[in-house]
Amino acid sequence: MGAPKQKWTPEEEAALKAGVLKHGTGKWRTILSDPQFSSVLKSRSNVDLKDKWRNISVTALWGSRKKAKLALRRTLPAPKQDDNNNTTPLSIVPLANGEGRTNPTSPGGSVTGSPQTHASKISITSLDRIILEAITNLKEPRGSDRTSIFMYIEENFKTPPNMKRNVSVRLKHLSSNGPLVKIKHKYRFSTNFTSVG
Amino acid sequence: MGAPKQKWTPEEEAALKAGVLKHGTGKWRTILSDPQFSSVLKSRSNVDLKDKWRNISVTALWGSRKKAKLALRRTLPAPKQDDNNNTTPLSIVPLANGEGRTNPTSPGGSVTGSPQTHASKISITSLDRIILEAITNLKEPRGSDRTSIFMYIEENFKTPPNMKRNVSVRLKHLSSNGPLVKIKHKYRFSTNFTSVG
DNA sequence: CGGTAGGGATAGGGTTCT
DNA sequence: TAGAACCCTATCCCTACC
Repeated sequence: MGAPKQKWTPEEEAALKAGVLKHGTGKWRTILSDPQFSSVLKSRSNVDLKDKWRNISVTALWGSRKKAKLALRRTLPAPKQDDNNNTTPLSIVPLANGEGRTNPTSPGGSVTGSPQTHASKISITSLDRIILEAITNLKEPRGSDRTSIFMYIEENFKTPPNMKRNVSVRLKHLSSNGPLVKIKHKYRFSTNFTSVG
Repeated sequence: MGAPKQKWTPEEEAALKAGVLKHGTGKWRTILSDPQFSSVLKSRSNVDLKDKWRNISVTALWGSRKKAKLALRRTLPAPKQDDNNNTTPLSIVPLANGEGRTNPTSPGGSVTGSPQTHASKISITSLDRIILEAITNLKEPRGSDRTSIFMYIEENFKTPPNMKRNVSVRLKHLSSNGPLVKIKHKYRFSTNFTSVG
């Protein structure tokens, strides 16, 4: 009985895009109140705008590097305060992501403070952590297969050429006596890995 | 985006509760300044405390039985066709739920054709199915522990008094050579079970 | 300005419908 | 299963009022 699903018209979508251009993302109530858009979007709520913008952004990314990109975004926001208790000496560095996500109102500004750029070899325990991060951030409901994990790491870190082999070795180890479990699919041949932490 | 959302940790929440016990509500700056809590809450503002306390108070009202209830709702849409090849003589019957959620479309109605209400012994294979249903419907991303499984079954079925023991026995069996896997947590003592279908 | 209460907005996870 | 639309609510922000 609720509304039978109100599909977005091209006009509405255009208005939303224009509104974001004018006021920025996250300003949905503002966009809605702007007389320039309010007539077109009068049957939409600020939450609707937010949801639709999310859909647009997601589908726009689906060129090739979909999930890894999305996942990357979630790994950055962490350090609110200094959080300088980062005791892990990573020798892999996160890639800079291409999105200009600066928020003028928030004084904190850029998120990561220390991107060390010298991509050397991956230390074993660091690689394990990265694998776990990949699986966590990919958030695939049935776990992730090797290819997805490779892709994630390639997208988000500088890696030595033998990364894949190293990852495979660590995957075997982590799932034989570590925090990962292998998932065999009934209808597929690939084996997925999922974290049980 | 400066800080896309800083979820409250259990430690922080505990500190807040202790602080309110000690200083009273509305004394947020005081709580923050108390050296007993300031370290745990160092990344929170007085307004954050106020907001979180409001949120805690609200959800405290709605708390406990939620999951089982929500899960129940999902178990109904299942019976598609009649599935009358149900060769197992169930002796457990679904509880009538308080919500008027009878599903008229499913002809079989109640699952068992022979609802002997004298909660007698649970047939082994039926109990297994119920356990799997519980885990499936609870949809807990890291699997469900015994308590959650017990609760689900108690909420949704009439059970004999020895249900918990039976369920524990079956859980052990299903995870040793069946479709379940045990998940040991790093930071908790309970063992969860998850389906590997 | 510093602090709190309350209303309202946003972000992100989840769910439903197709 | 995926994709789009919609829902839920913890967290965050803004303003009025001391």
